[in-house]
Amino acid sequence: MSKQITTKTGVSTPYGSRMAAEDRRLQILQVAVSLFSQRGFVGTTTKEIAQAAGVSEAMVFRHFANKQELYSAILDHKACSGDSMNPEALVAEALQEKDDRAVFERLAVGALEHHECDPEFQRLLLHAALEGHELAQMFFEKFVRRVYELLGDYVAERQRDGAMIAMDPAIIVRAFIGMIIHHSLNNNLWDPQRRLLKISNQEAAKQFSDILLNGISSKAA
Amino acid sequence: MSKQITTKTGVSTPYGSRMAAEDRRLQILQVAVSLFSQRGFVGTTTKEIAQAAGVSEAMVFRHFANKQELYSAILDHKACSGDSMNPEALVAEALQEKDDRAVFERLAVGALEHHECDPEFQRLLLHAALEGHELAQMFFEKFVRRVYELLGDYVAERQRDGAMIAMDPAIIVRAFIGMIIHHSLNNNLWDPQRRLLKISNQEAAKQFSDILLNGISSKAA
DNA sequence: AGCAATGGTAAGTAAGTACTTACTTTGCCG
DNA sequence: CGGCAAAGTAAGTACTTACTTACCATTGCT
Repeated sequence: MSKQITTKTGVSTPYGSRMAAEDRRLQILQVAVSLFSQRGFVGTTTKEIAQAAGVSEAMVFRHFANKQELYSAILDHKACSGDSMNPEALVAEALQEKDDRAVFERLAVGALEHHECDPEFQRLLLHAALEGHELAQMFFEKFVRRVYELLGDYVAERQRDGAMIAMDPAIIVRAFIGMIIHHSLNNNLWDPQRRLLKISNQEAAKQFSDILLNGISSKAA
Repeated sequence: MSKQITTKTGVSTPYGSRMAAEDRRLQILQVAVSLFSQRGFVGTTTKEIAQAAGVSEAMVFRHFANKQELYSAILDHKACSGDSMNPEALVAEALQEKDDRAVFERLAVGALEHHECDPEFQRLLLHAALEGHELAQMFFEKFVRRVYELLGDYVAERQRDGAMIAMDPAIIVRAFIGMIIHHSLNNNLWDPQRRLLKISNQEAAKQFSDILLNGISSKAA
């Protein structure tokens, strides 16, 4: 007769009834992600987290030794879990076919889409960076750097091919990443109503790639 | 014999002695700017501000009704005072001479230089935006929008001249601003050691302008 | 049924927090 | 000099914060 839904690492909440420790932990984590991304680390209280999760504050501290550990758990859960995009896989094919347009456009669409589906992540990361949290540094080291190398190496190769003009690849990469990240940042931080620019991710990716590729192609044509 | 330095709205601190109300107010403001930009609004305590200013906490509340008002005072002091850059004046000449390169490059150098000299401002603004403070919105409305219009109008004009390819000017502007802002953000938030890219402001401005102008020029040549 | 293990809580605590009050010091001016 | 307004403070107040403790209640197992 028990209306338990038995969700060991499952999805739905048993609604009011008890949860397996694992599930509860995950739920608190998810709730905290949302709150931290909205208000930052110092701006979010453990009481708020507990309330949003529908448990007492003591539960938060049963699952996480302290607030800092909860924060860290969030950041590396976000950074390491599968929902983080994988740039290599995204453009692997285009890379070896030397399809410049595909390389840049796919990367752009991937990033824009990812930021749109998970705007919390960008906010979380910004908060972490501003607060000087080591995990921001880690993300930069493990992800951003990788993208710079991936794209930079490709650009260098295409320069040797004579397909792109001579220019420090890092500058080209920065220019491109800049367009994309800044566009995302506009979309979900400064201008969520899209008053300055309303455009689909596909379209944005295409146009930005147009500008960049046109800007760096050695116009042999 | 009094070692007073009499700085009514002057510069140097009387060092230990008393200050005119005006001076003290300004000093508290400046100290608070630095702290807020480092730790954000919630992350900074009024006690810290008072200590950093070398006065008791009560003095902070004599000059500012509450913490929120202090924050607002800072933001519009920063936004409205002369140290904020004036894009129109910067490029007025280049605009009417239709010197594309000068327009973009000067704007870029101006922004990069400004961010380098006053990195606090960018941090402050980011904090404000993340915390949803209305002053971030105000800055966006009063400054960012203006730049978009200024540059957008110019681009549209040059498109009519047949000098630039047909493309929504807003996208072009976003692409360019994106390169610059993102570069600044890298320089003083993500990668202050410049591990990914080490380049002077002049050089960066030149290269970014190169990419953009080359990317959008209707290559009649 | 009994019972330990586990999920959960109510009610703390000590150290902050923004903000106040009641008071002292300082410099200036007639 | 004397008086007095402005600059400054010490010591609060009422409340919030992260984190604990000591205690229930439900479950699954034998």
